[in-house]
This record gives sequence, C-alpha cells and structure tokens, in this order.
Amino acid sequence: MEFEPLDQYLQRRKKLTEIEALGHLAHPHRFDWTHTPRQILGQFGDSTAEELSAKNIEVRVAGRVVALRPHGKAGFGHLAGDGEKLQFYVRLDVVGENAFKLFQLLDLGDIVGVSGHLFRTKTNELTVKVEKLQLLTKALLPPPEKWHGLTDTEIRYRRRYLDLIGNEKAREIFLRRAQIVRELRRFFDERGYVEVETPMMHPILGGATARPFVTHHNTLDMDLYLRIAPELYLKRLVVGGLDRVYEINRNFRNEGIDAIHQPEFTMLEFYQAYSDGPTLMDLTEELLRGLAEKVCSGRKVAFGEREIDFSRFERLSMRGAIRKFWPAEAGAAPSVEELAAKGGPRKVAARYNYFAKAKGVDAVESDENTSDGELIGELFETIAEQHLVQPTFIYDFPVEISPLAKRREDDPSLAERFELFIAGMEVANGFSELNDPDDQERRFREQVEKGGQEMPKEVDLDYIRALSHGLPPTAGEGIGIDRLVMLLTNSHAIREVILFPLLRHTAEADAAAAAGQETSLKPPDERSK
RNA sequence: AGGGGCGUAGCUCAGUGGUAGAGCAGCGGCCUUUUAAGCCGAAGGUCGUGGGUUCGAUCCCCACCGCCCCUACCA
Repeated sequence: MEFEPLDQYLQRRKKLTEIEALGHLAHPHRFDWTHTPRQILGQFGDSTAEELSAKNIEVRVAGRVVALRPHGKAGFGHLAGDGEKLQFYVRLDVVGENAFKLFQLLDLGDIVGVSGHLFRTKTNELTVKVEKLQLLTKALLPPPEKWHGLTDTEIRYRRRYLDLIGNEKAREIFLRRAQIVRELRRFFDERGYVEVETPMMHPILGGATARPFVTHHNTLDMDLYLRIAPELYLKRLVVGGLDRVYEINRNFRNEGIDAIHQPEFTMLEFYQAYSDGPTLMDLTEELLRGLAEKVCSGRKVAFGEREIDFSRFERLSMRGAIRKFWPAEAGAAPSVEELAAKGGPRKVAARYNYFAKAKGVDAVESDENTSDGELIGELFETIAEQHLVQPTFIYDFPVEISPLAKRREDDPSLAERFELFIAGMEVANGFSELNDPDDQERRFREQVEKGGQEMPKEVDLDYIRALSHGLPPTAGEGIGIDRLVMLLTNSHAIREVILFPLLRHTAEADAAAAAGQETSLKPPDERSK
C-alpha cells in the first residue's frame, strides 16, 4: 500500500533502505530508556550548566522527532514524548560516521532513541549531547505542517492521530477529559456508589425518548436496539439492593449531528436509594463545583466570550423561567396561574406566537394533540433555554414530558424533576424516580399508544415486574459527559471532545466500494458480487 | 432537509478575464551551539468536477461533489 503524498512517502522509503544498509534495524524491538522527555525537564529543568556538568547525568530517552536543524557536521533536533519536547545535539566527532549518517537520514516524525549526557547550550537550553543514536521507527509519512499544525477540521477528526501530534490543544483536551472522568469516578466511589455495566443492546426501547439504532442478533433471530439510555437497567439494580449505582458509558441515538449532538455520546447515570430530586441538585452542585476547581483550578471557567461561574447555581421553576425570559414586546408575562390552568399554556403559546410571527423569531410548535405539559416544555425551550448561560437548575417539569419521574406530592401535574443548563446546553437531568408500578405501567401504555419512532413498541413488563418487587424511594440523574468536557475545556463543538466523532463516509470509501472492494457489513452470503 | 461560506502546490495561504505566486515541507549543495536556523540551487499545479458565456475562464454563469457554519429533530 502506498499513501499520499506519494513523493514524500517514496522518498522516506528510500531513506529507510539506506538506513538499513548502514546496519540499523527498521523496527527494533526495544529501547531501554531511563527517562521520558517530561521527566528530564521535570528533574533537571532547574539545574544550571555547572550542576549538570558536575553531576555528569547520563540519560537514554526516546520520542518522535519534531524538529531538525542540521548544521553540516553537527545538528540539533527536538524529541517529543510524554507531552514535552527535549532538545538533542548530534556531532559527527562524538557519534561517529555511521550514526551521523543516520542522523542525516532522519525525517520529521521519525521515532528515535538517544543516549548521552545532559548539558546546556549557549542559549541555556537543556539538551542531550547524543553519544548514541538509534532509529526506533521510521515514519513513512510526514507529520502535520510545523507552523500552523493541522488545521483542516475534517482531517483533524478523521485522522485524530495527526491532530494529537500536531496540535497541543487537542492533546490537552483529551487528557483533561480523562481527568474529568477519573474525578467523576472518584466522587462516586468515595460516596459508596458501585460502578456497573448494563446492556448496550436492548430488546425493548426505553429510558428516554429518542430514535434508536436497530441491529439484529442472528442466532437468536432477534432485533435489538442500541441503548438510548441505561436507566431502566440501573433502577432494576436498585431494586436488587445495589442502593447506589453509577455507570459511565455510551448511549446511541439515531438523530441529527451538530455542534452539541453526536450519535454516540457518553453519559454518566447514577441512582441513589432513599433520596429525592431536590437532594440531587445539591449533590450536582457539589460535584460540578469540585470538578471545576480540580480540573480548571478555579470556580470561574472561561467559555468563549463568557465566563461560567460554578460557585453559584441558579434555581428556577420551568414556569418561572418562562415568566422570567418572556420578552417585554410580547406583552405582560403569563401568570403562574395561567400557566397552570387547564388549556392555559395553549393560550399563552398563541400569544407568544403572535409576537414571534410579527418579530420573525421562532414560534412555539404544537398541534391539536399537544398537551398542556408538552406546551409548557415547548414554551420553555423556545423562550428561556438559550438564556441559561450560568449554571441554572430548572425544576417542576410537567409530568407529561417526564414519563419516568415521580409526581410532586402537592401537585400531581408536575414531576419532581430538574435539568441543569449551562451555556444554553442541557447538561444534566435528574428526578425522583417513579416507583409506583401502576402509574409507571399507565405511562408506558400511553407512550406505546402515542407511537412514533422514538417511542417503545411494547411495554417493558419486566421493568414493571421489578417495580412490583419494590423500588425504594430513589433519585437518579444523568450527566452528559461530552458536554461537561466541552464546558471544562472551552470547546465549542462536541467533535472537539470525542476522539473519533462520526462523520459522513469518505470519497475514499466510496471509491473503494465502487472498485468492488468489500466495505459492507452485510454477512458474506448477502454481499453483492 | 433549507440558508450562508469555502474548495488554488503535500501543508498554510496570496492572486488575476490573457498560459500561476509566497512561506513551510520534500529534493541537491554549503554550514560543528541552533531553535519558525541560515545561505545557494532545482523541482513541484487538470486552480474540486462537469457544462456554459467568451477570441480566450482558475477568475463570470449553471449544475454536481466535498467540507464548515446557522436553522429544524434531538441530549
């Protein structure tokens, strides 16, 4: 196989042949290093030239060649490893003719090991004076352009390895993502939660409202859905006596792709028996504040032009948010009574839409079947959601749009549910879990009757059975990890925080398919010839 | 799906209705403390694809393809 840019690929192959002719192995098995570049800079970054020569420190260090500055019979280069760059200095009279020829045949991107003593150059840069140079791997293709890094967003996503080599920022994002996930685990582990893994392939759709991906198990001859949420399995575990559980894993939703949506995304869900929604709001605040402090070293986090302040979380009821952000030009904001009255939300929506049409902004969408509760949800999303930049909990969701949440004791039209919004994005969703099997079965049946691709086709009877065995009063919550990582890394597209985001398939793949190469996932007997 | 933007050397980008330009990378040469090393030299292009207007199109027009952004579904 040959790759573009072909001239450089062939040139590098030729150099590799020359290197082998010098007696070097193309792919040696090991290199006994003593330090990584990061460790050397960490340990000796403060040592003076005198200290270094007095201590006579010998190191063996490996990494990718990211800069080369040959000077005739000597030369400098930089070696990248472990996220740091270390300079090395090669002299013909030190390494000898053979190794110096190897140095001259090096290309940017090659992986080498150098052995030698540390010193400081004229410009006071900590440097390895190379006594022995070894090729560890030849790079047959060149690294990204050295000034601008890799800027083509498509290649950055499709060939993330190049993005990681060429763009320090990309590397930092994914290291921080790992740190965030580590802190989340620590937070829940410390509080006695058990981490579990529940099925990714579900026989019945449930746990959220979304269009699913469908797959098929051949031996069982059974259609399965890639899960849209783990919720119903996690609550089964609480029935089973795992009073505190969490899962960090992928969900799959067959919906659109944009700056804040990817078909597979990572969700943290956690459940806690003998608790309720309002308690989780406090816990969430503690969790996110602590994360910001640990990961971003402060409660105030830059996000684009704005600054997100995790020290204070606003709390607003959904109806209150509609009132608060009701535009003045649309007349008097609706009263709480009007929003709560039967048929009230429809009148309010009509009033808003009259304004929206005149003003040319988005209207509230509904039809004759839209319930009061659904209209409240629509009003909220249209009027308020975009304004929720600082961390804000919205609570008191209509029960119609909360099929798995417990009703409020004092108002059965409202669910004891909240969502957290930051920078206009929904980041978390939590509630007191509905644990009345009769009410749950009724709501499931309503969903099935309502129909649609995003609704279950059948009632999950085993889940009702589990509830019938008794789910303690429980609170649960889901937090979108990708969006959280966006906030804490100042990233404005979800693709920046997912290593290999899904993209349209490539012209390259299409060409391969056209040329008759097999790219289909169909079983062999169904493949076209 | 609709609206907007972009597509020129391997990369980052200039540019013009009259046969295409820089820096970096690559190639040859000089250079034993450089660091966006430097200097000299040569090479590199179907200007996204197809059609149209024109004496002549990379440039103007149309269509298509690809990517990005916004809007709609969605978390």
